[in-house]
Amino acid sequence: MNEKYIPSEVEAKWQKDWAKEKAFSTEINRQRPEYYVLEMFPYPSGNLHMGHVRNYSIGDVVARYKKMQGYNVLHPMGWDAFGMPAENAAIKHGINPADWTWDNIANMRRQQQELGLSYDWDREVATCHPDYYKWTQWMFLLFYEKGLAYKKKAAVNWCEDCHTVLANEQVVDGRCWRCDSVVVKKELEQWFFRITEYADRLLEDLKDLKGWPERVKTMQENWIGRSTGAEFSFDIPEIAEKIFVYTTRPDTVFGVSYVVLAPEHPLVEKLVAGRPEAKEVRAFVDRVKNLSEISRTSTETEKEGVFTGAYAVHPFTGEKVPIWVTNYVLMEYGTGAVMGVPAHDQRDWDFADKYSLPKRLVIQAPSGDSTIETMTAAYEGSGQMVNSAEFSGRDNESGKDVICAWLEEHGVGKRRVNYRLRDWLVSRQRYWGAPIPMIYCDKCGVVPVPKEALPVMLPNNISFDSGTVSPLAKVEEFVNCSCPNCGNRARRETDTMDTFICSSWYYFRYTDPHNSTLPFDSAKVNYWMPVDQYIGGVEHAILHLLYARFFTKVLKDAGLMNIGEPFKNLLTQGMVIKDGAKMSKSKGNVVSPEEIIAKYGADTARVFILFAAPPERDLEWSDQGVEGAYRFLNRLWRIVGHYAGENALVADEYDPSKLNKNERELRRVLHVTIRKVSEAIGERFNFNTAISSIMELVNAMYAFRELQAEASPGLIREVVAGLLKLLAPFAPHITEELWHETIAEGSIHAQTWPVFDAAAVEVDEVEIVLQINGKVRDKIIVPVGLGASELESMAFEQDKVKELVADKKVVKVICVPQKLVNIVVK
RNA sequence: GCGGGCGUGGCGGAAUGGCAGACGCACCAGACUUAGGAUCUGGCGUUUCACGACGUGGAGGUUCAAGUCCUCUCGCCCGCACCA
Repeated sequence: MNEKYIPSEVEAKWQKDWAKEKAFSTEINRQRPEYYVLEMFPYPSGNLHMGHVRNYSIGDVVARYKKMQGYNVLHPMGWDAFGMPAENAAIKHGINPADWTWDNIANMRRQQQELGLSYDWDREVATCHPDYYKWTQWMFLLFYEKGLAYKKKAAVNWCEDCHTVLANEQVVDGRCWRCDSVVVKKELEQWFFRITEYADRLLEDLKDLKGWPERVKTMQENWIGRSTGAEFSFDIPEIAEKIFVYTTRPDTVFGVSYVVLAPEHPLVEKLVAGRPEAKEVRAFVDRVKNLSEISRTSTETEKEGVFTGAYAVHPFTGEKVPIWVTNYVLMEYGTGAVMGVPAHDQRDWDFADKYSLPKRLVIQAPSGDSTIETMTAAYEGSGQMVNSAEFSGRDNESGKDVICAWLEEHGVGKRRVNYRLRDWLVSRQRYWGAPIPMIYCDKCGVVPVPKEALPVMLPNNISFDSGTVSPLAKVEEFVNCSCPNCGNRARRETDTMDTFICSSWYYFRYTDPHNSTLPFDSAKVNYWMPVDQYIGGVEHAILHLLYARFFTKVLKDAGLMNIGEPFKNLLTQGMVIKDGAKMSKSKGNVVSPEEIIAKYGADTARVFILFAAPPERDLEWSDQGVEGAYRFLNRLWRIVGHYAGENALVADEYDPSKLNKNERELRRVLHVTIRKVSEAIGERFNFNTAISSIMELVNAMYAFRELQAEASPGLIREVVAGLLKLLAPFAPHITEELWHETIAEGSIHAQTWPVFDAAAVEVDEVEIVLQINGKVRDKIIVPVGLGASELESMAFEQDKVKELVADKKVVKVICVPQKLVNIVVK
């Protein structure tokens, strides 16, 4: 074999071979347990970055390891290929978005192949391909049939830069998640998916996701934001209307001193019409409405309001309470109106202070001596109800229930569950997406495109300008169509779908990527799904991961398969950092994977990235660390090369019990390593410690070679074969090459994982730590398996121990066999 | 404010309650060499000539024994945040 390790030669050779042999193609096989490992598919921006390399390296180790363990492994890759950047490239450089996207895919696929990733390329999907988006459209129609897709006019998030609306999940701190520009509210008619209908199940089933990180589940829980309480009404006799309020604290209802409405509340105008307060209220409402989402919802913004001049009737007491309009009530949550209870809600307390509204104590804290006069803040805890008519004296927790019962009995209100989660706004005023398959007919209204007419193809002859309407609206051949119902002239919907829809079901398509009659065959999905291990960045904790869960539940309810949750185990990998910051063009700290591969090879890149940190943690890029990984592979190459072509590697049977001491030690290290690596990969995904123990094995081989030039026949073969197999998932090319050079003809990646031999790791002597008062004072080597009493007496025979114990009184002796003796003296 | 995570050598990071710092990087020394930024061998927490003492953000506690368990506290990171 070649004396020098030349990664480029080795890697190209085996990549070609794997592709030719279709080494990683997968079919259903009921003889073996199935395992589905999936990395979040990328947006084809054109080039892989280190975050991708990390993501795919992690997945590839899992895939290759599981395969060697005997699993039937599905490990696919594809492209989240619709989206804005393609369109921006078109606008900026006049390139066709489809061409731009397909070129990028070709380049990134090449880069992935150069990383030696074990994908089943026959299953590749691209969401922008008509064979794929046909089924995305089919999904839309399914949602429509089930009443889960609907159109409504609402105040929606509008991104001025992207010229499109956004779902709530895509607005981060009042800014667009993609371009970071400030989002404004616009009244528009848009398509929504009724995700709120699934809110409870999305929340409930989180409990079963034992393999998900706690923080992702918490984030979803917060996002769904379930709260329980009551909704009830205050009469406004003057205008014969009711104000409905929502509260989680019905037990504080006797503390109400005012009612507040959101500025957008439909009753505001009705209430103030013709009153002297009208002018001031209208001015206030206008001012608040014009504020940006950020300043509007910031907790720092001072609570402000105006009195409408109108009063409502308290349903319990019959008292008149003033109606105010304020900036701290949101129209989108609950009913857009709130009862003000200053004594027991800090926001109301602040508001009451500012406008000198009365405060009434209705929950007495356990200390029992609070009065409004002595309180300096609202009391939001629990306690005893006071000043609450017949409810006084009750503890407030049971009071909630009793108040609700009263409301229901008197027909004033009812118990209600509320969610922070809103319906998913799915239409986008953009070109490069899956067209929404709907038609507008003057006679028939909104008509879905018949499924047999799918896909609704994206036209290619598109012109871009920075207008405000959807680009598709300007393509007459696209817009004009005939109504599927009556045949008259009709217009197509010109919005496209949020790309998160495309990515909400791709993992199903992988199980049956070429199906031309259905999005997937349910038997195939049921065989492969759920994904056993999903790997990706935590930035999708709510977005993609929530939508995907929603989709899965809808498809299950539609009877398309029987999977309730898509991703059994989720690994959220950390970011790749350099000089303390995330790699980014603007920071100028980007290291290109292609350069690293060209210089050191893919195996080095993979080993470095997996060795430098555990997968969940952020990874600090280090050029010297890469050198270290490269050095390790060279060291491996040399030590294996040293034995290649020698008798050491002949496939002789041998008797491990005949080995000498050095040889037994080498064999012991091998088996300890097998155990450690198996545990580190299989149980904890601690790839960094797995690699470190493989390094120790290589070090042990060097140490052995120093001790003796020749080895018993068969031993080196066992060690080399084991070593290569253990490293194969991490560094697939170099191990494949060395395997062929030294062990056998077939691919190492089709081998079975090495088996740990318990007998091999047995030792006959063990070091015992001798402690006095918990401090290490001596160490002794003793035969393995000594009992506590023997150990204890041996400990006391040591000179050092005698000396230190001599004039003291032994209080206690703790013996941990195989480990230590601790003598407690006074 | 609420929720989650993290604090260990010069650095990345290891440690089922049982010898803190595995492995790697950097650094130092030796060997080999015309040469070495290659390779091999060894050293490498702080302090002390040494015995030893000290050491896992800080302060307490439990324990024969604590990086690990408990209480409090400081710092950093992430998520959510006027959600009634």
